[in-house]
Amino acid sequence: MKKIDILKKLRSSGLRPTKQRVEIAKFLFERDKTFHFTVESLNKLLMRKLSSKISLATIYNTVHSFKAAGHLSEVEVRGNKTYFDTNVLNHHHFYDSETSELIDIDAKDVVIQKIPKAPNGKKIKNVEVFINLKN
Amino acid sequence: MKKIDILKKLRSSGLRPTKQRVEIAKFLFERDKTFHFTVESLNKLLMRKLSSKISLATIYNTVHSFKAAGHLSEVEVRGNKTYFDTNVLNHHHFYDSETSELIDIDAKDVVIQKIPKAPNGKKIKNVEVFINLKN
DNA sequence: TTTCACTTTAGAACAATTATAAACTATAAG
DNA sequence: CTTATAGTTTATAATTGTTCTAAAGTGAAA
Repeated sequence: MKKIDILKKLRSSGLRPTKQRVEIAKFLFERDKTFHFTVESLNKLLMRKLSSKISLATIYNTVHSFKAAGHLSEVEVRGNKTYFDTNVLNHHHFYDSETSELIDIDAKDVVIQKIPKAPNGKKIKNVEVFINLKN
Repeated sequence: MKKIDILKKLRSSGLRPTKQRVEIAKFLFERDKTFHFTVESLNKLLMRKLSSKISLATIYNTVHSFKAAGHLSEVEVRGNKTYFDTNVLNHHHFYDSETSELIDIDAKDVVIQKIPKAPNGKKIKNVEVFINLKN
């Protein structure tokens, strides 16, 4: 993803392309594969990569803004940390608790044959399949 | 579940049936339907119900002991709080984000036709299906 | 009974996240 | 260009959920 596209992506979702947002967006979206992270891990990676420091509060703000704009999704993982995913398409996950690593599963690789109907007055928003791994 | 069964349940899993553990176990397991809770919610409910106060640290200790003994399971819910479930059989969940409420889905009510195989050297421990609800 | 490992407890410590309020900046209007 | 201003960043405080600590208490075996 080129810089011009990063700027477009930000502007089209009502986010001013500030220096910090552009740097974070470049880091997150200029990739071939999807990227899973926590704010803590992202912070460490950015500190290593960038010369100028971005405040932790800004990383929180930015990640939340990107999520609100639909550029990031939040992953269902039990535990105290919040995981984010640059893959915003409907998909599923393997979770390796040994390494705390998430692996994407393409939506087409999971086929569900039977599912209960939603309780009274509610609708199904989405279905997430979570496959826990062991060695 | 009778008091004698509570005592048996605790003793058989190597947990001394202390006053606090018996009270918490009675509160959790003397029910017809499964019960979902966070430590915070359990604490509030116990404060309301019991005359003698149980320390928050003890509630954490006890819930973790019960989980280790297989009397409680931890539910996959994104967010900062940890949810527990008195249903320890393999099953799935609806999650209503409006009310933060979990609803059990019987394992037999979800049939998965196709699933990817585990990555190199790993095995599948279990599969959790999580159905997010909306209004 | 006595003993002792296990348990409870209050409070401190910790980790992740959110709130605050002052300084800064992108950009629209003049 | 300037300027004005609403949006943004920042350091730090505050909050929340959870775990740790160490002292006091207690179940149960001998």
